[in-house]
Amino acid sequence: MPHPPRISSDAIVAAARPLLEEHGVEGLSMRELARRLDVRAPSLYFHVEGRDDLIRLLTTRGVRELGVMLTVANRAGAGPGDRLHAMADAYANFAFASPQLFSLIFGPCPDERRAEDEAAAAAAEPLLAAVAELVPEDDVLDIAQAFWSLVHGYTTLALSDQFRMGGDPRRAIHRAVDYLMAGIGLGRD
Amino acid sequence: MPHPPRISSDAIVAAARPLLEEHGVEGLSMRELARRLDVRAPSLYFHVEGRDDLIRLLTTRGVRELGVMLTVANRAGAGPGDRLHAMADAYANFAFASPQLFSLIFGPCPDERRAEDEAAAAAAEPLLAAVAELVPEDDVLDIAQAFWSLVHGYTTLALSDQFRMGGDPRRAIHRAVDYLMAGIGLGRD
DNA sequence: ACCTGAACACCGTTCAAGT
DNA sequence: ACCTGAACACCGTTCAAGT
Repeated sequence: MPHPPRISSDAIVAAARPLLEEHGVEGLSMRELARRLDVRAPSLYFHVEGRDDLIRLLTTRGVRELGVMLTVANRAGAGPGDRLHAMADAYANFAFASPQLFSLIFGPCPDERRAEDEAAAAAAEPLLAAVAELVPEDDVLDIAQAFWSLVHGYTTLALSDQFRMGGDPRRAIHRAVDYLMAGIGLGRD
Repeated sequence: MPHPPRISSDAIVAAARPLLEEHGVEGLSMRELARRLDVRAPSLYFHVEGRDDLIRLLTTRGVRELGVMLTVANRAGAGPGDRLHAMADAYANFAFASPQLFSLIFGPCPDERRAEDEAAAAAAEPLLAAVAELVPEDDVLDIAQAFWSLVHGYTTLALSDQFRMGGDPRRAIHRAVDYLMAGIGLGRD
C-alpha cells in the first residue's frame, strides 16, 4: 500500500493563511509552509499547482468569506440605510481582521493568480440588493459603486494608517456614508 | 586613483521604477536591477542600504510626485468644486500611470520600508486647502477624509478591475464626487 | 498515489580582495 | 571610495527514486 495522504489542498490553504498574515505575501514561502505542515516542500506540489495557484486559492476563499459577511450584515439591518451601515462595518471588520488577505484581494496581481469573477460577483450582490431598494433602477450601479468606493477607500486608507488622529474609524465611516446618502436624496431611515 | 562611481542612489531608484511597473514588487530584484545598470549586485549596496531601503525610497518619491500632481491640479481649478474634480482626476491619473507604485504607497508594508510622514502630509495638504474653502473648520478633516476615501476607493477598485462594465471611469468618479458634495450641502459651483 | 532527497536556477546580502 | 567574485543562506520548482 502506498503512502496515505498526509496533507490536502485544504490543509495547505488553511496553513498558508496565518503565514500570510504574519509575514505578508513576500514572506509566504512554500518551504516555510511545508515546515509548518511537517512535510518537505515538493510534497505540496501534489496538492496545489504552485505558489501562484496557492495564492489564487487564498484570495478566492477570502472573497467568498467577505461575501458571506456582507450577506449576513445585509440581512441583519432593519432598513436599507441600516443595512448599508452594517455592510460597511462588516467590510472594515474583514479588512482589519485579515489585512494581508484583504490587500491581496484588491491589490494588483499577475494573471496566473487572478481569482474567479464568480466569487467577486457574489460579494457585490448584497450591496446591489440594498441599493436597489433605495434608488431607481437606472442609478443602482452608479450609486452602488460610489458606496463601495467610499467604504473601500476609507478602509484601505485607515488600514495603511493614512488617517493619523485616533478616534473610532467606524464612527467616521458611518458619517461619510450618511453624507453620501444625503447626497443621493435620502435621509437616514 | 580609485574607481569613479558608475551608479548613484538616484540612478538606482530611477532604474527600479520601470522594473517595478513591469514585474511588480515581487519581481523587483536587486540582481536584475544591477544587470540593467550594468554592474554586479553587491555594488548597489554602496548606494542604497538594501532592498527594503530601495523600496522605501521609491514610495517616498512616489508620494512626493503625487503631492505635486495634486497641488498643480488644485491650482488649475476655477472654484473649490472644480479643484476637487481636478484633484480626483490627478489622483486617478497617477494611479493608472504607475499602478504598482500606487499600490506600494497604500499597501501594507513592513516597518523597515515605511516612508516618512512628512511626504504624506504634503500630499494631503492641497485637499485640505480645497475643502477648507467649502465647509466650516470643524468639519474639514472629516469631509476631506470622506473625499479622499471616495476617490481612493474608486481608483483602487477600478485599478483592480472590480467595476466590470466599460465607460470612462473619470465620468463615474465625477458623479460620485458630486453626490458627496451634494450631501455636505453644496452644489457644483 | 504520495512522499522524499538531490538538483537547478534563482534570490538578498556579506565580505575579502582588488583598484 | 567604489567595484568585483566568491560565498552563505535562502527561495520555487522538477524529477528520479522509493513506498
